[in-house]
Amino acid sequence: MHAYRSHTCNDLNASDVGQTIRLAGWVHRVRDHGGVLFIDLRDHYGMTQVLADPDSPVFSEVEKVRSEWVIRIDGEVKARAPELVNDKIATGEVEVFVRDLEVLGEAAELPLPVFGDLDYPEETRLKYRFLDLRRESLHENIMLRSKVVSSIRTRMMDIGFNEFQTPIITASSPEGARDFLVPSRLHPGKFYALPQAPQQFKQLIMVAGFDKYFQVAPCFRDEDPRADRSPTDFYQLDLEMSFVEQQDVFDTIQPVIQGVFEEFGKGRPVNTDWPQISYKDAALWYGTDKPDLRNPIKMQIVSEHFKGSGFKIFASLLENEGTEIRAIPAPKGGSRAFCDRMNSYAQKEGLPGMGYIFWRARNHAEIIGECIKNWVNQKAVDQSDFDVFIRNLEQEDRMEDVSRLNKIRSFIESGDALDLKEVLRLQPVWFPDVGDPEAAGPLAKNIGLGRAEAIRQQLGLEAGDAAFFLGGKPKAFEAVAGKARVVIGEELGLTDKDKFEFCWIVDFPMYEADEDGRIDFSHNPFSMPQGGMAALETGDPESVLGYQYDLACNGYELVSGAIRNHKPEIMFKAFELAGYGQDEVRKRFGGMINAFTYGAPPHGGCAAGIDRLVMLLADETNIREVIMFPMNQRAEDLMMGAPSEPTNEQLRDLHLRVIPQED
RNA sequence: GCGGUUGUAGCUCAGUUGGUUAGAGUGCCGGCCUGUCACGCCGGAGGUCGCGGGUUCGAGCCCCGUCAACCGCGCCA
Repeated sequence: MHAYRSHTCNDLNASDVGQTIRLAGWVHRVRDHGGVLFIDLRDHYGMTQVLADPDSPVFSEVEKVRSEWVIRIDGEVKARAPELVNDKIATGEVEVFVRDLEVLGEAAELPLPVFGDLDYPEETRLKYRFLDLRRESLHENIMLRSKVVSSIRTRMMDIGFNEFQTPIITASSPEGARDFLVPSRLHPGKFYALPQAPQQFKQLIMVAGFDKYFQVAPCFRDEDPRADRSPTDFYQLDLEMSFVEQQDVFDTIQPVIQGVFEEFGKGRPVNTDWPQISYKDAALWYGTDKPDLRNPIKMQIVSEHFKGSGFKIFASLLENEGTEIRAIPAPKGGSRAFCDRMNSYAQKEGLPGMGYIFWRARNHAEIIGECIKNWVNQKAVDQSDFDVFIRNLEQEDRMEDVSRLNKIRSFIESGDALDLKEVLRLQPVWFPDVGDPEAAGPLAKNIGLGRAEAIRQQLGLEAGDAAFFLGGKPKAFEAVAGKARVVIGEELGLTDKDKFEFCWIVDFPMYEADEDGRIDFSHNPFSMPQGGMAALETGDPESVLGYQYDLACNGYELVSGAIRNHKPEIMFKAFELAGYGQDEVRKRFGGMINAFTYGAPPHGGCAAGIDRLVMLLADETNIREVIMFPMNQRAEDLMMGAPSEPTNEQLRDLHLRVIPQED
């Protein structure tokens, strides 16, 4: 028999009853009943209940084992009585009676429990990551990741891509983030850099004629982390193709991503028609370039309704250049409490506040009741109210309600007090919600009901709905508006969490101006400008769009890519507009530009964030839940003790001296 | 670098208006228990309330400072 096991802890079932077998694994849980003792034995594959009683030759040793010890047992597979079957585990039909025990590894008292699914501090989890990884949820996330990566590789190779490895210790490629530098021992004072992405290498692979490249590639960036962004290093599905246009890249990558989400999304629906939304529209409609389309809310420009209106703040704001008023429609948000809550949310986010209008039904039941009471009190009754209601109900073809209303009217006319009592009792039941939307809230009063009604019609809202308004220069409030849209969608239950909604964001601007008016690349400087050289020569860099695109899913940026600029003369011009001379471009990107002078094919590609992709599939909101050994918020590895101080000898070899920190 | 939240037993958390000896669950240790699968019952150990200072007769609670973790901003083509 094998030294450690004949089966895994997930193998045994009724067909094995009577066999003598050998299992090894971790002691998940001990239940000691004195005369009989149960152990849930766990390994990577599953769980098996083993037991011992005083008939077992090793009973006294079994009594000594504790949680998370690693043991090997020999025993006999026994069937469980029908009422004792545990259908929560695959081996629940059987149990193993222990006849021999070997302790392979004792465990000290645990700093955190493996059993159970309680939360515990991330600091502890990271320091004892090997224990955390034993836990079911994290173990499953990591296995999911492995399967996803494997599926991605298969899918890419099936459509003709080849995986190549590119250097890790390489040259600095100053294209965005801060580099991780590696000092050179052989070249005093010089440094390698870890790649922020295999960007230039993959373009060189295209120049070398390999046509279709991909790589599950580690990328290194020395930037601060976020919940959805790992510090130091992360993985991308990096790909590049020759002789393609933007749509070709979309048509290639969509089946891969969609397929992976359908395969591993646990049945959550995946949209198959991925809309292409311009960067400009995304900013207007969603306030972000990574919109969550599960949320149906779409913002709109409503400036016209506020020009010259009685709402002075917006009216005078609109007299300034480049300002506008945008509305966030909030279906079902029509309560003052909700509106006030959202308003204070906006204030917390640093805005002066969000004006709002909410529409409530002018409740006919109330009004009819009032009519009747007036009549009873011998006051005048406005019969025209009835005529309006009856006309509305006729239009909606609610003839039963019309006859009820006519009945009420005839009661009032005949003046029978007994019948009227009955009417008073019945009319709230008959007409609980009949009414027209009526704008309410301070803002509505300021601009008047006519303008409020025009806004309601533009936004397509009804009674019970609300809308929020933000004004000023779009850049100043767009991001907060986008966040408010998310919060509103969630609070009102408009966002269906149980699906994946993908969309392409296209037509990113090549350049943007900073506060001082200096023009710089807004995204990837290697992208081909739409319109080529001619577009760069119009003298209006900020209007130039790039063949540059992102794929957003559920509010996360999953993929980013571009059709590359493979023509040296256009590249020099593109860099010139951003203020970089030819010499500097040659110095920084010489390797690649030089290659482009020896026959470069048109090419393009993209990169998909693997960690983020698995995070979405695993339904996690923190990227550390899908990374085996992640860093903490300060880019430290508490388990391995990184970063750490080098020895003097190492420093000497590298020709480095550490300057003491001043405080 | 900045802002927010949090910090009480190994772990998860409660702790009222500032008032006697700081509690619960879980885990750990000991005892009992032959059908549990979150086993049960009894007992025990375990705390400088993140740290430092202040106010007060009295501080886990109030004030100031500081440290740490997380979340966000900056940053991340």
